[in-house]
Amino acid sequence: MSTESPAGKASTRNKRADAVRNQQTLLAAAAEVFVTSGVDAPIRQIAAKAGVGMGTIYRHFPTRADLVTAVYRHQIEACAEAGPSLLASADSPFDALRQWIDLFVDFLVTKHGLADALQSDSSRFAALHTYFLDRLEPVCAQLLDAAVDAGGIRPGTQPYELMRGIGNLCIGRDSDPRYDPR
Amino acid sequence: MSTESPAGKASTRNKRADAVRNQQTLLAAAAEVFVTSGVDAPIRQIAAKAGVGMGTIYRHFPTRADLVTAVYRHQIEACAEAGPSLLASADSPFDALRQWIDLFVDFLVTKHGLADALQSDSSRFAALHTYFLDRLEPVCAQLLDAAVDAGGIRPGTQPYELMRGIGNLCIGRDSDPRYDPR
DNA sequence: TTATTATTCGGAGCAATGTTCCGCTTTGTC
DNA sequence: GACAAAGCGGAACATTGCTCCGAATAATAA
Repeated sequence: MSTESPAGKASTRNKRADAVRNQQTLLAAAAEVFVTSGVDAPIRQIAAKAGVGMGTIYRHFPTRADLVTAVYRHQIEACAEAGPSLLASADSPFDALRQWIDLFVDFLVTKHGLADALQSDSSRFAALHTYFLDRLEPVCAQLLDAAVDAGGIRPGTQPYELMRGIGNLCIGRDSDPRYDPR
Repeated sequence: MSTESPAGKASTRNKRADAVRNQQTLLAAAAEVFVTSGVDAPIRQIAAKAGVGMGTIYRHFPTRADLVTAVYRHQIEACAEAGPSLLASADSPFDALRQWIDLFVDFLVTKHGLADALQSDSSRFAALHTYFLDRLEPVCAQLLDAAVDAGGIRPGTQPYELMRGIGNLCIGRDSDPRYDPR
């Protein structure tokens, strides 16, 4: 409500430039380490990967749950933003949908260990899951509609159904499902 | 099959006297620490409580799961052996049953944290649960029959049903249920 | 009983990890 | 450029799991 800059993302308000940069670096590094060493990976390892000190991690993410949560949201966000982007860059809407599903699958694979990490905070996990659905469902719908309009896929498929189906396919299988929709 | 002493519990075969003594001491100490500090309590703490060195713990129980499992079995055993004992010492079979249920409830309360500790070894947990039922059901039945014969309780109550009922009552309630069967 | 041998005990020591703290650096502002 | 505030780095400390081996103790033989 003041005269200060009203813009900026909600999660990065009035931070110093290096702080914002480090936060992004940390999210990327943590995501990488999580997939290789699990969500219980030592803080030092994440700090080393990101090339920052440990104090920096603790300043940005006081608890491990904070970090895990942030990484998760970050992944969701990246996946969501990739939707329109792919639609603009891909050869066809159908191709965009396929590429997006690839991203989505990658994301789901890393999602598994997450439940364990948040077992002591089921409310937060639930909140995260609803965010996951709310954020990604419209994106999926947009891609789906475009693919239907372009005639690359038969109409009638519901976005939630599709996401749910892909999710189920990823249970037990972590090979590369070159998903062929129908 | 040899000429050596054929007796002795299956779990304590040909051990040195001090080893057996320490094992018992450890089970008691661990049980106590588990209820106050949870099953993730530091090994040092248990060792200190038992008045032994850490090497002693690791020799008897190489992994934490081994210790937790042993404590659990020990509790079951104590509860099972208390059945006939109470039947002989209590004023009436009904009283014996009531006292036994008190013990049983105490045991159930501590049982909760156990599932967490064995989450990485569900097969062992399952085995333990069947042992739990197999060992305690006959004891409960004996007490129940005696109480029925003495007229303190109406017949028809099944031991498994009773145990199950008590178990359910203990979910969410840890006050003292002075259980009044019907 | 005493000597001998096999077990068991104790806990120092090492490695891994979580967490804090404070001097130094970078950034934003005037 | 000078200054203050914000942020950074990582040394340092605390906790814990686990190993290892000389000392102590129990079982056995003489």
